[in-house]
Amino acid sequence: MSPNWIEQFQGLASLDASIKSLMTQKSNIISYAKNSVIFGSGKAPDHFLLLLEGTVRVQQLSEAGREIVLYRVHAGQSCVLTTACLLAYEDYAAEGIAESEVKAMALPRVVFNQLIAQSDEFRRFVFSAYSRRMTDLFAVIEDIAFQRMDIRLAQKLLELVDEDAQIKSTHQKMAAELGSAREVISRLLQEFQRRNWIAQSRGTIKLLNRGEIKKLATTNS
Amino acid sequence: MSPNWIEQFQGLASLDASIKSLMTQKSNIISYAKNSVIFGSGKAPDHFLLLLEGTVRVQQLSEAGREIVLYRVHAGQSCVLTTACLLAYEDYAAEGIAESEVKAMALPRVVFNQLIAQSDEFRRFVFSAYSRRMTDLFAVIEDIAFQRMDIRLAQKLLELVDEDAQIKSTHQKMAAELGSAREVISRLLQEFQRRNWIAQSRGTIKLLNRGEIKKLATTNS
DNA sequence: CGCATTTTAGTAACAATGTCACAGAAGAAT
DNA sequence: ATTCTTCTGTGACATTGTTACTAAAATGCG
Repeated sequence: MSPNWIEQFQGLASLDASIKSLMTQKSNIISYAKNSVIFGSGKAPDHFLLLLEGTVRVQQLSEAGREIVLYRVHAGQSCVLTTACLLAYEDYAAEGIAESEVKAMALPRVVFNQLIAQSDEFRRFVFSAYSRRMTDLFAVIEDIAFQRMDIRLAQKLLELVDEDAQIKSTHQKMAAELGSAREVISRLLQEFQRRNWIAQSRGTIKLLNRGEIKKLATTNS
Repeated sequence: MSPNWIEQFQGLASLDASIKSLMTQKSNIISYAKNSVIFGSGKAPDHFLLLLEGTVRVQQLSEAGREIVLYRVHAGQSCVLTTACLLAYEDYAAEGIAESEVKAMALPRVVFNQLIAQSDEFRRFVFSAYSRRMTDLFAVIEDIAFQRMDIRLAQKLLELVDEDAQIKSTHQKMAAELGSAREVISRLLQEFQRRNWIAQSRGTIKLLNRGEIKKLATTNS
């Protein structure tokens, strides 16, 4: 890894050169295969993770086997839940899954502590990351509690759509994104299809009228 | 305040004497009147708060004016959201309300930073507090998304009941606790009443059969 | 005190979402 | 081609949320 990977991270770029070199020297790259579990269900890495490539999906599992996606960690962001595991020795109901091949810089706990102690800047970076995730969780709570499902689904479609205007996902997975039931999602997607907003085929949803979907997604918010 | 207020806080008791004296000297007591807003809607205190007496209710407001209670900060705990405001300069959709007369030790930002830098112990205390709240939020999300309302209501009744087996709250406030609607709560409470689990009068709910309520509250969990 | 006002609770009809129990269709595997 | 698995569609029904009211209980005031 080139030593200037740090520059990718907003909030770390302005660190002292000495701090930067400490980070670069004491860290190493970890790779995770697609769909591998990065933390959760007992296992937690003992490093502070800074994501270089790929995406980590953080999701909650209920005992009944239902799921809901909490947020995603993208390249250039840190994974605060691993930090939490690292420092607080708590275990979580949440788990982190590599959504694609993931590469991350891993800082050993000792180095992490050293940085926190030495650098005001690094400290701010870490706390900001925490705050950001808290905010994400607040948004999730507000959505689940108060937002209509058709609006949430429209938002999710826009969030997950790829460059070909498609979403490669089953109804079941979309339901897990929103913490809903498959039948509910099928019903709503069928209504969207009836309005010619989308076209469906097994495992993929194609957006035909992004304008109308966006209009629904932004009603009352 | 006697200088050994620190001992109230699990996780701070084992700090070095020098650190403790720093804390005691540089902090001062802040009081909040019942129902005053401690943070939220633009205002944030510029101090790290350690609660000595009283309870702070942290809740989320939606634009539509609906509410949901996220968690409560009790005496002996710290208020991490103010920390977050302090360090990350983000503003939140959440707000903290003094549920009773509240007394707290307030550490100025500079001292907070100093402590984080100097003390491994203090650092762990702060990160633990963050983790704890994250866990609380996960629990809230799981409840809202997957749990039946009658079960959640039963749990809430047991959580809020006082030493006289009563809850002093209106249906509206109970609905806000659970992020539901007043009518829904009225309906459920009426059913509980029909089963002789509770007695109701304007503004108070009395628990008559805690056993059955607990049985419901612990179904499938 | 009696009367108006405000707050709290009850009700019914309906809409939205979740659950259950299936059936059928599309791919995958053999 | 046939079986098997996964994905989607469907209808009936239960739960929760919404709307639009009414009624009852506390509060305040002349």
